[in-house]
Amino acid sequence: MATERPDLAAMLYPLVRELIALELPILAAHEVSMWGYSVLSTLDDTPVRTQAALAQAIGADKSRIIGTLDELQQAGLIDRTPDPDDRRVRLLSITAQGRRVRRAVRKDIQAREESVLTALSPADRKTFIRLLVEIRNAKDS
Amino acid sequence: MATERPDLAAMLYPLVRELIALELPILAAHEVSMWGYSVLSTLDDTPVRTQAALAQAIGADKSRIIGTLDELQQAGLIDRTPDPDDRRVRLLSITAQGRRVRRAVRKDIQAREESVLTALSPADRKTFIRLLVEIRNAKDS
DNA sequence: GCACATCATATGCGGGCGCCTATCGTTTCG
DNA sequence: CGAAACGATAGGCGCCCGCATATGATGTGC
Repeated sequence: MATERPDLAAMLYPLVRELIALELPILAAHEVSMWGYSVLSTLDDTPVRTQAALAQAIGADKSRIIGTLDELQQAGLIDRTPDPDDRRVRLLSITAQGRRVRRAVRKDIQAREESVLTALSPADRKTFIRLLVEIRNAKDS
Repeated sequence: MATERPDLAAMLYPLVRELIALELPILAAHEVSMWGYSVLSTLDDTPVRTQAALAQAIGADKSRIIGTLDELQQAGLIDRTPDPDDRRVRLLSITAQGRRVRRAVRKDIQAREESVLTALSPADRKTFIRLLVEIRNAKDS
């Protein structure tokens, strides 16, 4: 029988809350919303063709993503150009400036986020992150 | 320099989403809300004196917790008795039936939740959970 | 060619949550 | 005693989200 332990969600949820609270001021300082940052990260890492695909990738509703894209485009962080092959589609791409912003935000976030893992030894911290990356990479397939 | 990796939140958040989606039908089957289950778990593990303290413990707003407590009390899962020493306070405690429900729900949840960790080997899965427990226990202090 | 699917976009609805305020009973402290 | 603090409760406000739906432009298959 498994030893008694809290549910995974009961342990992960407070962690996520803490991380979000940590990120909000950083995002605000860079004048990007959480969704905006999420979009920039996705576009920077993996090219996405349609907006619907992007919405699904970041777990957002396709009707709610439009405002975010408008803001990002207005700020010059992404481009939305009509696809010559399928003129219904707007091809999404991150601009050089968008990339810069994304990297700057990520740098700030990652500089602080390990503070939620202070309970772990440096070695355990590395292990924890490695396992998380493994889980995430497996989902992509 | 640290190797490039996604933010912790970007990896943890989808995991939490997946877990919540997994839990919802289970909670519904046992006729408990997510907040209700959270309350039962907290009361079962660590005695909490005031409702405000409980709200803080589960990260809920104190004005939103009352309805949840009403439901739990009505269902006979918790007791709310006035504290003889301080008649402003309602002492909260889980009932025997509440304990049964909590355990049943937890059993069902834990039976399914490791499915989100299928990317990990059994050994890595154990390690991951162990590290999570360590993080959580450190927060209690 | 025409019906149907697809994509981006816009809008409205309902629910839940955080936050803030008010009230009432009670306790504590000066 | 009187003022301030505290706990439980209640209600309202504004925000954001998921969901459903509409529409207009376009593409695809029969």
